[in-house]
Amino acid sequence: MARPTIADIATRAGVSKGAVSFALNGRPGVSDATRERILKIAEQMSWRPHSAARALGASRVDSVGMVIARPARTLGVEPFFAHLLSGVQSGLSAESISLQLLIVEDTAAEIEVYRRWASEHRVDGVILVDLTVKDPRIDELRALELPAVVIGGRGGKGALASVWADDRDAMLAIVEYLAALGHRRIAHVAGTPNFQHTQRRIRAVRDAAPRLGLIDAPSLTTDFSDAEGAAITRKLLSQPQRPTAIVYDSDVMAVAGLGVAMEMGVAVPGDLSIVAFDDSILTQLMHPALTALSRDTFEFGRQAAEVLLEVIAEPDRMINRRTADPVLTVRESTAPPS
Amino acid sequence: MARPTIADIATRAGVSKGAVSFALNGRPGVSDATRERILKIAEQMSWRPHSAARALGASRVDSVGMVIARPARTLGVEPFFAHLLSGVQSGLSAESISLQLLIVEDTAAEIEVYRRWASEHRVDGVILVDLTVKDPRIDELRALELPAVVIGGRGGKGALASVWADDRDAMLAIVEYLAALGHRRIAHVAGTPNFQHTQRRIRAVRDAAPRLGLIDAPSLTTDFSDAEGAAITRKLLSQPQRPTAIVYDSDVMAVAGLGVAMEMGVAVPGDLSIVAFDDSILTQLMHPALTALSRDTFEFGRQAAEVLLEVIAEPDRMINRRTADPVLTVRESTAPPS
DNA sequence: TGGGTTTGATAAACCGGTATAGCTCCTGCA
DNA sequence: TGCAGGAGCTATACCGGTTTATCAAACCCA
Repeated sequence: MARPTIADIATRAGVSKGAVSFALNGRPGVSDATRERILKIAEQMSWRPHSAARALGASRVDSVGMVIARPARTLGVEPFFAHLLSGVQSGLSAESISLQLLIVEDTAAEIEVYRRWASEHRVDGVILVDLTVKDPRIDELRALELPAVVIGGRGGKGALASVWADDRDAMLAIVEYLAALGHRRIAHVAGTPNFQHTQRRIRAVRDAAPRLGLIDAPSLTTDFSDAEGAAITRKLLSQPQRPTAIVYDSDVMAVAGLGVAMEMGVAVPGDLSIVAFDDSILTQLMHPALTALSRDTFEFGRQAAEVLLEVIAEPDRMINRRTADPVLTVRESTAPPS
Repeated sequence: MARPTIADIATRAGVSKGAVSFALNGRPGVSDATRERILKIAEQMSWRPHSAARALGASRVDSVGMVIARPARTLGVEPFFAHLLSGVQSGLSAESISLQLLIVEDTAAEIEVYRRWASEHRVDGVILVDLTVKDPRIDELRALELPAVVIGGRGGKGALASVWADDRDAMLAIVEYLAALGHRRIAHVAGTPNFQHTQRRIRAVRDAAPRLGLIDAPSLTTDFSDAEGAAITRKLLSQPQRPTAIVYDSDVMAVAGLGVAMEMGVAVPGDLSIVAFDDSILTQLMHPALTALSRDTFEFGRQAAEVLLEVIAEPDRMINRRTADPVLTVRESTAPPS
């Protein structure tokens, strides 16, 4: 017999289908002796639940979804998502819940996917990334009654469950370190302005500037692309009073910035210190290797999965879990200003 | 009413459930007039199929799987997978079939996933990447009777359907180009020796060497990591008779190699030409920008999805589809030897 | 000893679709 | 006129689980 069903197990064990179902799901209704016997038979026949049948009966599909709304071109370079994904999967695998991943072009498409998933019952819940300032996805998911957890954005009132790290503290750590080295002109090449984490980082720089006696600490937003990162850097380094340190919101932009510095004959770290607000193999491939902020992205994903499962189990639970703080990994691209 | 079922549509249209099913699936059994009417009502009630119910009845789940067996650390940097994924999804979205993605540590775990997917009926088929020389996955999938398509490896006898590009021709094009520039000492820093594509590329270099009058054309295998790429490069450049050109099997290794050249004071492209057998934003971020082989990875994925759907429809079909040939994008890292 | 509760199990309904046997009516052809 | 055949549709079984109503036997305590 190819794939045994619980009916097969039932006949073999001399009990009813219902009893088998109870036994296999560890719920009351059968004696320990019977349960034991049924489990052993199921094991022998190497029975596995038919996911569709279970989904139909129990109205839960043991599958969660994750949509990433970024053009594929900019996506691959960042190890961020690969690590996050691995973490999420590791958090889900314990319950043998599967993950549906979708890469789409924009938020509109992303919302469309949520609608479809909800109406077709394809997922029990979703994980959100790249939270924006007034994020339309929040209301949408609430309306769809689809359990969700937000990665990176700590929710306010009426928000979703979340897993977050302290971007603000991390940015402060970077700026304070640079200030301690003696830098007074620090520039911040930020990401897309509508992302919440971009806003938090910008605010951190602005708040710290007077306290640390910085002469100038502009935050310049970009689209996260290497092209804009390079362009902004070129502009910054062309000023008569150029910054002596630049903090980039992503490793890709930092690398692009390093290229511009070399092209313009600006020595790193002699004339310019560079810090990337995100670590990856990229930063280590460079010469000089880049000082970068390392976050435990894997753990981030794992916790997000955990929280999502809790929210699925109890939709009304409001969870805001804070993960380990990022740490600054100092390499060769930072030094006191000359 | 929250989520209408076909029974709701049936009562509203005054027909039977069966008729509604026929109409919605575009199969004969109802008149055009009735079909039209049913479709309109379904639209009005914004009906969507319940995936689990459909899967249970039709024994197909409208979902395919893809497992990537590489440590997450090395994964993210390569845009290859992000592009491939997008392509696969674009190929699937037309039929609104979803994709399950899983990142695992090794092939053993990958096979375990296939077994689980097969026994739980979670996917209708799978897409394989990174085909090895005697790949255990082929037999396993055959035994599980799980439809599959292989990306990159053109199958021999008893093999699976596949989508492939001509690695051999591509490698020949690179070597011929370097030879035409005047290079006679060309080294090849290859990937993992057990990958089929690694073997094909090595063979291509070996076969072309005598014809092009190359003095020396060693292929050195690595684990695809930046570390080994750098180490091998260091060794190559330390020889008394160092190569004047190096071809790297991945962009990450090429970047690492470029770093070593700089560190050793070897000018690129003056003293050394560098070519990457894979293009991405990485190669363009470098100074000098790297000459690289560009493959249409997105299209690759799209075609793989298409072929998989055909194989799922007709399991006995044997398809080996060849995709567009890769092209060499010449940038700043190649020049005639000095 | 008897009435009520708990335990262990069963049979049947149910989830939302698909597949199929069978029925009715219409058409075409001999 | 009779009948084969097909179109159009219905009724119903079925997919493989979960859940619930029901029931018999055992147990408890006064």
